[in-house]
Amino acid sequence: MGNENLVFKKFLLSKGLKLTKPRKIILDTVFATHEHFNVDGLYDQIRKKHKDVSRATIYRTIPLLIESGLIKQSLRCLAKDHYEHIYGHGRHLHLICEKCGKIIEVESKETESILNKLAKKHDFKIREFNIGAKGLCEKCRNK
Amino acid sequence: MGNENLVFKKFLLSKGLKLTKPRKIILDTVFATHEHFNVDGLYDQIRKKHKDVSRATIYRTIPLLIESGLIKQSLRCLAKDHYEHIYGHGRHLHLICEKCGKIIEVESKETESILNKLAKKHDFKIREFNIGAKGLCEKCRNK
DNA sequence: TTGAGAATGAGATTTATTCTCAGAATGAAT
DNA sequence: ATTCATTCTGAGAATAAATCTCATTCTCAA
Repeated sequence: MGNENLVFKKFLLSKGLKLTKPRKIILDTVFATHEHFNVDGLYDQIRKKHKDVSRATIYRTIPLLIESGLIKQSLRCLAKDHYEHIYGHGRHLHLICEKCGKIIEVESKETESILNKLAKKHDFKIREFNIGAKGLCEKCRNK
Repeated sequence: MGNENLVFKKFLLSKGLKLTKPRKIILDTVFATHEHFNVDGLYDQIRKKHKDVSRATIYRTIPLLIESGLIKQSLRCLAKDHYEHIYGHGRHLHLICEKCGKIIEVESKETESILNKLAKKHDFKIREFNIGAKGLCEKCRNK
C-alpha cells in the first residue's frame, strides 16, 4: 500500500492541480487505516500531528479523492456524510445496526452482477453501487 | 388506496398519539401521488390548499409515517433527505442519474433474497433494504 | 363539557457543509 | 535558483436543512 500517492498525483497532474502538503497529509491519513471515515473524525486524526490543516481543506480535498477514484461516498450516519476506500478494497455491501451503529461489511459480487444486468436493460451506466440494509445486529437483538 | 389512513390511525392509537388535522393533511398529500418526495416539495404542495401547516409539523410527522411503516427514507439528493412510499408499493431499487436527477425504479426481488441470505449468515435482522446505483442515464450519456 | 396531555406554528437554534478573501505555496519556464 | 501566473490555504463568515423552544390550541376519553 502506498500507491494511492501515485494515483492521486497523476489525477492532480491531469487536472492541472497541485500536490500540496495539506493534500498529502489528508491522503496519507485517509489511507492510514482501512476504516470508513467522516470529516470530523478525519480532522481529529490529522490534528494529532498537524495543527495547520483546516476543516475547509479537508472538505475541499474529499471531492478530489472521490473524482480520482480512491474513495467513494458511503453511508450517511447521524447527519454526517461518511466515506470509504475504493482503491485496494474489494467491493462490499453494508449491514448497518441501527442501535449500536456497527457496520458489517460483506462481499457483494452477486448483487452487483444482478444490478449490472438490470442497468443494462435500462441503458444505464453505473458509476457507483450502493447496496446495503439497515436493521439490528445479533448482539443488539439478543437483549 | 385510502387505507393509509387506517394504518396511520391505528399506529397513532397504539402509541397514545392523536390524529390531528395537520397530520391528516400531511398523510393525504404524501399519498396523493406515488412519487418520491422531500420536505420542501411536500411543504409547497400542502401550502397550495392549506396555509396553516408549518414546516415544523411536517418534520415532526415524517418520523411517525416511517415508524408506522407507511414510508421510508430513500435517497439523499442535493443535500436533502428524500422519502418514498412503502405501503402499497412493491420493493424496488433505484438507478439515479447524476446529471439530470432522473430516478429509474426497478424490481429487486433477486437482490433482496441474496441480501437476506447474507444477513442470515451474519445473524443480522434486516428492517430496511437500501439497494441502488448512481451513474448516467441513456439520454445524458448520448450527448 | 371538561381537563390532562399531546400537538401546533412561529421563529430561534443547531450544525454540517460551503463560500469568501487576502496572503502563501506550487511548479513550469527561465 | 528566481520568477510569476496560477492554484491553495486557513480562518471565519455564510448557508441551509433539520431540530428545538415555548406559549397557545387542539384532541379525545371520561
